[in-house]
Amino acid sequence: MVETAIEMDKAALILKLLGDQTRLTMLKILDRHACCVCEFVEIFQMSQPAISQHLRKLKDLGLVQEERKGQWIFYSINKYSGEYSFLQQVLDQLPNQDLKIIELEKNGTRISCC
Amino acid sequence: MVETAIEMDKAALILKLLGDQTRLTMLKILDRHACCVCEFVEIFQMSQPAISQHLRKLKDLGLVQEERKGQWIFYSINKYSGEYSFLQQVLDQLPNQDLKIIELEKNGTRISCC
DNA sequence: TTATCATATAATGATTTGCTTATATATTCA
DNA sequence: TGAATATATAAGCAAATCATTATATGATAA
Repeated sequence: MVETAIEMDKAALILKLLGDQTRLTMLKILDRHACCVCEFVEIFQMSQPAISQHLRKLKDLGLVQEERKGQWIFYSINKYSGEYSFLQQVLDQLPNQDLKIIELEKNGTRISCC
Repeated sequence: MVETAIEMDKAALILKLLGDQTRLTMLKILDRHACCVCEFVEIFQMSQPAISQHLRKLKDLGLVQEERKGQWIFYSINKYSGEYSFLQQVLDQLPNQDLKIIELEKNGTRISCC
């Protein structure tokens, strides 16, 4: 089956979410590493509700998914989203953000789940 | 020379502009056809100042350029923008909008400049 | 020159956005 | 069970956004 192009309205909704530096960086990080809320709080030095609200928007559009592991909820890219390849084409053009994860590991604030 | 990745903050600024259905459609149209303001007014059924303001934002980021031809000002994609390839990767994923130009031609509202 | 057409800019207002603080819910651990 | 930790949700507010109407600017044509 041929992959159908994304609709303009759906594309605009997604791009609007990507048009925020916090969410854009979140997605670039999630593209390679599942993360929980408290890690993003550390990375962005932003309040926990602010982080949760950003993730909620990404989840509402189906771009990310969540999985609870104990007391933490890990977010990751939803590879089964109908717009995954659209998203991926954008993220692929952005600079790698692994350094932010490496810094968490140095700080000892990286949550390594079982 | 290796093409450097776009910076996150610049990417976010561009994506924010793309995250509006009017501007996103404008850019997809401009990707194949230079257009003037009055054509967009017809296409989007929106006031002339609203169209001008959208184009201003696109021009401020260097995504489009303008060229006066007589009383009209034609806008087109700025292929010499440093972010042209970034923009192009997004636009390439969107459905073709040529129908909007074809409808202008049917209406007789397409401006064919000399 | 004056009227007309195309466009830009300014001022305004309703809506949306992105944070904050306060509070609720869910899990873990002593 | 009760305290601590992680997260979500609600309410509120300042700033940004996107349209509108009014007006200014610039080009063309009578």
